[in-house]
Amino acid sequence: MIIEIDQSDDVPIYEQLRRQVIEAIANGELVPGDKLPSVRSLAVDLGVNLHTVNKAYALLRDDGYLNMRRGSGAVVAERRDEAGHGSAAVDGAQWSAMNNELRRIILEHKARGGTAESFLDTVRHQCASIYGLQNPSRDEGRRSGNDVSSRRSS
Amino acid sequence: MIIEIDQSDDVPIYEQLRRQVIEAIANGELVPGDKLPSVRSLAVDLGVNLHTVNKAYALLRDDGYLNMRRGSGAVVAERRDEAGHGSAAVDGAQWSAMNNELRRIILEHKARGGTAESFLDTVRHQCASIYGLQNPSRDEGRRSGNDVSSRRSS
Amino acid sequence: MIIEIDQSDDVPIYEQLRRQVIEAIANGELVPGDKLPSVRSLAVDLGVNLHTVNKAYALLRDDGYLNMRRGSGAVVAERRDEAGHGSAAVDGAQWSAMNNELRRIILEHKARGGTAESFLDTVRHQCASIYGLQNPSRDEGRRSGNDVSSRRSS
Amino acid sequence: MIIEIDQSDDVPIYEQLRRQVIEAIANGELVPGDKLPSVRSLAVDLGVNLHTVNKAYALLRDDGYLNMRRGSGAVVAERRDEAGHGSAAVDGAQWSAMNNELRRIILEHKARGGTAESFLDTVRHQCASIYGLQNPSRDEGRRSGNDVSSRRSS
DNA sequence: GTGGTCTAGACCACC
DNA sequence: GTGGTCTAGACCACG
Repeated sequence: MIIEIDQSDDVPIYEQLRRQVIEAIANGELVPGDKLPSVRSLAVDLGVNLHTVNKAYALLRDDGYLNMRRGSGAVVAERRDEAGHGSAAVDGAQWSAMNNELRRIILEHKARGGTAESFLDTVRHQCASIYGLQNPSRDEGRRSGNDVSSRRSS
Repeated sequence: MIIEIDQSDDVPIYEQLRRQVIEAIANGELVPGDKLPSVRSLAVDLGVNLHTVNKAYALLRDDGYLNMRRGSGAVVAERRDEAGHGSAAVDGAQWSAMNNELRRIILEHKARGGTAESFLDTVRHQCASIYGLQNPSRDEGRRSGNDVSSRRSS
Repeated sequence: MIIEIDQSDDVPIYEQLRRQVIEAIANGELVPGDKLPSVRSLAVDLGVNLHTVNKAYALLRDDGYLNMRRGSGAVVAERRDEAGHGSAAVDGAQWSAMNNELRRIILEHKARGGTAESFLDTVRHQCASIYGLQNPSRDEGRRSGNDVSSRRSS
Repeated sequence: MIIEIDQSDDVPIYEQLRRQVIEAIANGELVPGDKLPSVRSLAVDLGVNLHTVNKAYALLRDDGYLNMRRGSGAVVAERRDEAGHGSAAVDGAQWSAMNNELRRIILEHKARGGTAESFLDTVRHQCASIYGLQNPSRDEGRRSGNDVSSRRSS
């Protein structure tokens, strides 16, 4: 896994970090049980402050993506497929947020003269590129010691 | 047209304003040639700072939604359906931004365990609600003196 | 309103702050629309760091007690009595957390040999002391400029 | 008795352990004289650090729930129903702590708009579920060799 | 002037 | 060793 931070981007660093971890989970580069680098080591690797990484990890924990514990590090959480253990509220809030974002994007698309069909085409294309090809380069048996690399960008 | 500002929302006021103008254009409540209220009057009506309204208008102009001229106020721009008149770069940037947002949303959806089909269903539902019913209560011939009302929210 | 911080307490400062704001809201010392002191000024008054106050305010905002906006300060939020605007998930999580705490306390009470009736007596007594006497020293018409004092403790 | 540790919970492991022992005492699954598993064996069973179990046991001893003697392991203490044998200070501290927690919970409930009656209803419901049905599957005469099982949770 | 973000460096609780 | 909290001081976006 490669994490890349763009200091000049207007999206906050902690948010860039958060998104890339989510992307890695979506891609299957990170699977439940994988251990993430410690906040300190990742902060050093990325050349950012400890607190910035900490905030990203904390947000991911609040959204149910990570489990964090003082002594142990941060590990990718099991996927909570169905409800029943109290975190359904979190899912509901995330689903609602996604719908609002989606609605806004579609409205902007329509305001620019786009049709429903052209939007659906774009979505289908993106879904194909994201869901189409799984990550085959992963050893299914391995569960720890995942290689998380990093790169700094200007 | 009714503009409503939610002071408790964490999205900036200028962005709320911008989005609602775009939504009005998408819905057909605002059509090319319609005149928007002046920066001053809208700021007073909404109870927000003059600079805030100004920023929203400037962003809408930069994105090609409005034409602004000192003294003559802001006017809804003609829709630039296809390229050719120099603003292709703007459209390209907007299309790219939309695609990035879309990609991020889909990745988050997938990371939470959602399928491509469930995402497409959501998109279809949203498109139906947005594109399905046009705003029939509009006199297509009218070109000025559009009713832009406003409301403050707690 | 008087806020008092105990640096030697093992409960974090930001949590002490959070609880006292909640207490003030419960007591009616703070009503919706009241403006809280800015993070900077309160930090100076309490002799703690800016970020500590900021974290307390952010938690209160996440729980729906405060509305915060960059330019304006922190304001006590309207009470969201019924559902419908997306924050029902927050309420659900808070209700669930309260129930868990309550259950743990009752179990500990029972393990120490306490009866259900003795626990209920304690609860009734506390409710009477909290709900019994409202705060009559508040001018109902006033909506801003509330006096928030502070005190440091060893 | 089954002890289950949730590594994803944000409450410390030693505290989870402590609470579950208290719950077992409240339920009658553990009665005075029962012997708890040794620190070492329980640590191995749960897959946690030895110090963590040790801390939980020490806290339970400090609160008067357990008697510990080097070499003879931990034993559930007699219930000190009334005062008189020197540990009244401990009881007083625990009673005070419970009252503080209770007060804080009620204040938060009131700040969210809850009534005294709705809180009492919740308490009555919880008391009924905790005090209502005792654990009938226990041989009252048995005093040793209690079955304390354990389970790890993801 | 407000809150939001980032940095730098410290101490503590947990494991 | 880990994450959690606190301090001190800086810059920026928002209003």
